[in-house]
Amino acid sequence: MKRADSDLNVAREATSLRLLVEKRLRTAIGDGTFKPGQRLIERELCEQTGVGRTSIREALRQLEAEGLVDTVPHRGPVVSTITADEAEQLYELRAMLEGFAGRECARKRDPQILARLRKQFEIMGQVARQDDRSDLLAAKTEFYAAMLEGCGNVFVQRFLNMLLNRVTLLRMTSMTQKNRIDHSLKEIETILVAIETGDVDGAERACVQHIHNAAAIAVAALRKNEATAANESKIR
Amino acid sequence: MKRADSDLNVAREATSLRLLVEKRLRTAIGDGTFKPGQRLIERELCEQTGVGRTSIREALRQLEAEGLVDTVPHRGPVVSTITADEAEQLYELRAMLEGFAGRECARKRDPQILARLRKQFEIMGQVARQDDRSDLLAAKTEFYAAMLEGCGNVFVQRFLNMLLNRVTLLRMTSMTQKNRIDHSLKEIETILVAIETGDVDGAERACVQHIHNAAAIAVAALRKNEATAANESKIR
DNA sequence: AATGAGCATATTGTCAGACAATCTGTCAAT
DNA sequence: ATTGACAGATTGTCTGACAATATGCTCATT
Repeated sequence: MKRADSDLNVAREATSLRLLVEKRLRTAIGDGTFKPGQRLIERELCEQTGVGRTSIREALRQLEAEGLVDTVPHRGPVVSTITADEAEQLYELRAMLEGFAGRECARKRDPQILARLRKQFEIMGQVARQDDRSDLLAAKTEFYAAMLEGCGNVFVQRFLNMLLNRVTLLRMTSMTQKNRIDHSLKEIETILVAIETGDVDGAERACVQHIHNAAAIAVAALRKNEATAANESKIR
Repeated sequence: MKRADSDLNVAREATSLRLLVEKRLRTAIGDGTFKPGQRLIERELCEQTGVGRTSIREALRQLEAEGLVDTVPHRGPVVSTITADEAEQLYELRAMLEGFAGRECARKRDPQILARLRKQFEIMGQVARQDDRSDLLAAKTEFYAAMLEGCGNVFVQRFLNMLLNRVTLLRMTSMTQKNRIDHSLKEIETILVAIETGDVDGAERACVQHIHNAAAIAVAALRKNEATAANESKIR
């Protein structure tokens, strides 16, 4: 990631069909159009998107590498599922990486980043009471994005993005609980303040704590699901 | 990762052409057959491997997702290069992840893992004096692999593998320096002992330290390279 | 000599069609 | 209920084709 002195970057709008397909599929998986465990059949995707198998398949390879789909040989790709154990591991890693990001943001205190963080935080406060939580989610996403950029480590950035993509597979969780929103906002405020005041340890701790809390809820919900699913399969 | 009670697993030898190609390309990049910055031309790859464009392209997409190649639109893939800054970031993340792996190994102390670690360490001691360093490298790789498995977090495992793949792009470094080998062995011993004695903090610290040392050398070498390269381009 | 226009070539991006290999479910036979 | 065979569905892979784009070269112009 090089940066020209004066920012007249023409960021190479790398637009190719397969990238569009990739993005399209990613969001389709993210927003639940394709549910975890669902098979993705090439021919159907071709029809739905109107592009050839080549592009579809290449896009799928990319998603596969990111762990968003699992490809079973001679059976094709299915949207990844995630077990409670894996989710626990995912959050564990995410806590570590996001802790790092928070720490680095607090250390660098890049004014641009600080401004973005605060702006998104304020938006969150404004839209928290809405029934429709999509605005809140968007603001939160933006908040994280700013923090990622602020950490200045492209690898952390990339990996965290991959993790976040997979977290969206567990959408039902964290935010569904009503008063969790208030808690969540408080935690985010703690993060923000720590970053703004340059409290590196505090920022890291706050991030880790925030993820841990989210993880606890998500994992518990997953475990419950798995338990009932196991029972049902017993009955059958 | 499910495990049958008695191990008669037929671990689905998922062998498809594109996976073979993928592996082949990965090692070709790793062992320097394809040098950083080199273009990879589809048709040439087809001829060299004897497979069709389809499989080649899909394999390339996978490598692209792993960051081993950069694909420039309408120009095709080139073997990734890495700047000194990026290398620094890479090592920073690697230190964090490997520190975590070390800590977890020390906490769990799975006998199987411990045995593997020690075995590889002893092999290292035996082959350290050879001129040909490939045996040493192999043992080291195995040591890391064992540590990764031991950490019990599939995501950490996966990400670290990706990072390690990219580190091999910087092969010239760390090990080239003669007495660095001795230092390195000592550091690894420190790691091993800490893990064996269950000293979680010590294990983490030792891992981080080990990577930091390797990083220092690698990054310095890279910076030097970049400086001379910059000069040469000035002359020209 | 340096600049710029325009053309030729190389290579990727994408498609369609084809066929073998493999998986899955069904149905008959035991 | 278990087994075995068959048929249909889907992937894995190849081939050939063509448009879109990037790069390098030639040549005229200044």
